[in-house]
Amino acid sequence: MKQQLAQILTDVVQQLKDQGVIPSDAAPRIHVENTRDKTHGDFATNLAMMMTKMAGMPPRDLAQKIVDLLSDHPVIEKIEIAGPGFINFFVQDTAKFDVLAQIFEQGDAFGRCNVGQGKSVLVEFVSANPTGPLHVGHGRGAAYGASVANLLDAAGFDVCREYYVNDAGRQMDILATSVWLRYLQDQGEELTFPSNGYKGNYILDVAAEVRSQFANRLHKPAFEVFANVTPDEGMEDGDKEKHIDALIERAKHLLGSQYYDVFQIAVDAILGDIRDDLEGFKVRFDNWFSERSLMDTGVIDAALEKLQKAGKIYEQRGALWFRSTEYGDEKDRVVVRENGLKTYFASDIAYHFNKLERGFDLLIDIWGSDHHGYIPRVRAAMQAMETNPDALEVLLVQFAVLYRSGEKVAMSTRSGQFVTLRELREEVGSDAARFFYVQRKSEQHMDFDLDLAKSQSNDNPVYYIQYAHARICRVLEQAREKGYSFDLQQGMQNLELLTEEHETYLATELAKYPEIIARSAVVYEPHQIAYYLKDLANGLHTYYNASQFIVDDDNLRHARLTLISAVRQVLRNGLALLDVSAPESM
RNA sequence: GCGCCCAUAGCACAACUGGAUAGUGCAUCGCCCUUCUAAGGCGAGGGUUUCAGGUUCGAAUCCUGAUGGGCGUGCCA
Repeated sequence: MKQQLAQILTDVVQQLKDQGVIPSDAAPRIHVENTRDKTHGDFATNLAMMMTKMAGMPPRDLAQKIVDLLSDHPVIEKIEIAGPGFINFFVQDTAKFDVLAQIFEQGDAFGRCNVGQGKSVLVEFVSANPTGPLHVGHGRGAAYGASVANLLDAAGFDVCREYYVNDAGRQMDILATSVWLRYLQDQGEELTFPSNGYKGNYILDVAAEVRSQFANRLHKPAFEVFANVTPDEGMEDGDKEKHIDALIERAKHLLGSQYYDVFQIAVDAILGDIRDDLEGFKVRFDNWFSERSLMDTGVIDAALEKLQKAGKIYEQRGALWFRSTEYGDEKDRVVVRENGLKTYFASDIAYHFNKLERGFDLLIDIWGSDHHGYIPRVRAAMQAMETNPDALEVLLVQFAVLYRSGEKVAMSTRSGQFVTLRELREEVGSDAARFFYVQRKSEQHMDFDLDLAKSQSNDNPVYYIQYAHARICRVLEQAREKGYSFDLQQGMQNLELLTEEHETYLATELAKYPEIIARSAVVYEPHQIAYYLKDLANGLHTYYNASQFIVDDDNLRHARLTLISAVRQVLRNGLALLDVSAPESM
């Protein structure tokens, strides 16, 4: 309907050009909007106001000219000019129910569209270091990324969901060493755990796994481990960074190749836990991309070589630098350190290089907003590799600030003090958590009140929507139990009996669903789905309270049950985009 | 210091991306269960959209500045 109006208006603009009312090279944007206020009709356009300058004519006069050019349309009841120059369209009530046929025909596919035109897009999200369990901060990125991916899929993009596994680098060495030290403590060694090591209880579990595989074969005396090690923070001449690095060196030296066994056990255990966790959160990935595989297959060297050939790499103070300032970054960035080790950034250049090689049309990176300073250098690398920098879209997610009993909860991965995603899921449920996260615009700061989320559900709007779905299921079930017939075909033939305000409201609302998907997909805003579903559920609840659905009048009953069946389908489709379940009873 | 993001009712958030009288949920107050689930509905109060300018037919939305908050500013990841 909306598109039809847009088409009609496009024709009118052409006629205005022909008549010389507006210049022939004018290209006004045709915009048809859903009205907020029913007295303004069903659709409105601001076309006259947009063109007032190019036509040199007051908007209302121009609006009149446009209306005069509009030919009769079968489903348009009337057209009005209102306010400063809006043109309001009133659609015949019966036409508003046309969407129902489409809903039943398309079923679960209703709402899908093709604005993506099959373009391939890689959505990379979560990508948390496998150094510990996911916490509630990661949860927001996971919920947002998964919903964005679902949305893009529904909008006709060919989506690949990917998790970048940082299974290389110093943090992982710190992890492996932390595990080994805990193992040694378990073996009865007295030692002071490094202040910079990972202290969470999950490390003890991994250490236990090491023991079950190696018994006491990795046992070394503590005095040997700590021999000649730079003192830890708090001691004389102490330095926590040097201390942990020295311990890593000792671990590698004393364990030899078995160090990598410990390392692997740690990565497998923690990554396995993360996978389980995400699975329980209904967040699924098509690909888990290993950072180490970039090294093993020489992609990093290839990418650096490419930059080198382009003259974008230079040497200074023993390190290799990338000229990111040539592309607007604040300063040039080191890719190979003085000690010969490649930086994380080098891996990331290679990773994005690899993503491009795989032939995606669009790359979406979803990062925590604390990484925003990183965007210019990655974008710079993309440009230096002579690719279209617009192929990269970085979406930032603000961290959720946790509150418990009105107090801000301090969190730090290293200290092991954090609320895990798993804990959150177990306490509030996956459905509520997913919905709660995605309700807010991603770049908005978000206060996550744990007491509220954990408290029994009244404030969790997800129940409100699920309840609407369950209610419909229950009504249909009741009709059966009470021996009332319900036939969709007959319902479709009697839709003209649906004349109540609540009924036309619901039909109008249902018709909006496809465009909500299209719009929210292109701007990566799944919260629009959440708000839409709340509105739709509200419409249903209101209707439920106002009207009896299971009535003796056969035709009316068929029609009403048909309408709520359509509502049920759309609720189900929308909830599926958010990976929230649509229960049949509650 | 410099850079990026943010600021909307007491609280948490929307506002179709520049449109008409800025909405929704909590919370507060008043109604509605002998009825298909009250995990629901209806109604009321609550606003100088942080402040000051600017752009235009029209601004919560765009521009400039101020204020307040978050983050970043490593040869860490």
